[in-house]
Amino acid sequence: MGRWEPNAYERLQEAALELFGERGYERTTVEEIAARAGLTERTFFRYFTDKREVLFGGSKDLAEVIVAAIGGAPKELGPLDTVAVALEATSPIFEARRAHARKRQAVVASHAELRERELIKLSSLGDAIAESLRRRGVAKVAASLVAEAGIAVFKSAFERWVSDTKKHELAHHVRETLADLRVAAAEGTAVAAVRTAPRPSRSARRTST
Amino acid sequence: MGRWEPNAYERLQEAALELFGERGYERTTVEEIAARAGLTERTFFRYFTDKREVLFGGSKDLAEVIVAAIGGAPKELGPLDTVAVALEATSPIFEARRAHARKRQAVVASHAELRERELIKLSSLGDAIAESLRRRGVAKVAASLVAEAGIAVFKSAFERWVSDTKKHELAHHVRETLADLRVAAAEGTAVAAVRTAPRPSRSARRTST
DNA sequence: CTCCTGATGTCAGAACCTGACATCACGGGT
DNA sequence: ACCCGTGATGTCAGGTTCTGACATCAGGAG
Repeated sequence: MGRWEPNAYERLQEAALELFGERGYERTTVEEIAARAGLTERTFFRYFTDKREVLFGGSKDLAEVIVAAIGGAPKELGPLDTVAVALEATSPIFEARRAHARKRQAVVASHAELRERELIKLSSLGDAIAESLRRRGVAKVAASLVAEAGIAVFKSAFERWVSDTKKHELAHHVRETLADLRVAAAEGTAVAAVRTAPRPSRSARRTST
Repeated sequence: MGRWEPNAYERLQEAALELFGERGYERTTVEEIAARAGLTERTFFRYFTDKREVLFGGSKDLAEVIVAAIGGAPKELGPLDTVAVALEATSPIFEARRAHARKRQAVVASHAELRERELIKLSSLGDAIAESLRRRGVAKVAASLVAEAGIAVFKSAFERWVSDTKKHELAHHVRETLADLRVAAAEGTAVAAVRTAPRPSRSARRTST
């Protein structure tokens, strides 16, 4: 038996989520979170740079799983399908914690400060995806674009999953959302064929890879 | 002559930008900003909810201009072109303040806290765009998608404009970026034709408007 | 002339976050 | 068995952000 209770990090995360649920994000202090975890405010800030960050510990794992899945995806897939497959690969991470994810989502949605943090996490996830695609030979502009589209799909799919009473897996919603996106894109007017388009910029005319 | 110097709001914005440039965002306190503007810390917080917010006063105008432009765009345009035209309509706002915009951009880019704020502003701008598109009869899913694409275009175009030594207008870069996007999309693999796609979700199969 | 209004100031205090230093069980080396 | 280094935690002091409550006072309305 160690000198201290183990898993301080997880205890803090749990205590925080509980308290945010009970009293709301604003009305719970870091000191209270630490106390419920049997620790000190100072220790909280050793594990998390921020009060907000305690809700975003998982985003690193998420990015890793997605990047790995992109790297291991079959070469025949187009970029968007590659990203979709990678997003589906995160399904197991969430499937075990549906209730937890729902609570977390409610808290994040309820406070602008937390939505900001979520957005920047998704943004850097997008950067990571774009980078992975480029490593597979996708041109820079296309990689960024597809990555952004992938993020959009993920956001939407995740929302559907969280509020899905039928308990479909996240992967299911990713596929559905992607299909929706393709319908919207194929409706012709959305991402239209080159119509009155001016010449693309020089950077886009460079050969890819 | 009034009791106080006029334009407290603008004075605060200017003082903040100057100081952020001189010492960096973190190392300038709100008290210093207020002092340079000839005011008090307390007064600063009457004008801005946040230390960050002092750099984002313009985002409301921006959204208004874009929404208005979408409302007034020719009906023949497809949704993406509509958004592009609306983005171009913001050109005059920025053209007068190229130097100012560059300074601001550098400060925002230098600090994660500020990038977070920028992202949430762009996100709500995206919501406003999607809403405007829906009012023109664009289906919900398509509207969101096109809005996100529009935001992506705007971000990229703005970066190009800020670092453009040739002094092309923002509108020019919007057109170029959009063309790049279309090239990427048309490369076939990016937003591919309906291939192995599963059936779209019920919501997407609903009739639009 | 008086009174009200609204922009600003003053003050106190809570909460967030950081640096510096102290504590002390545990485990390894001798 | 003893000593010592290490690492997780605690304690303390202090700066900064942000808010509520109340005070001030020029200028305009009546």
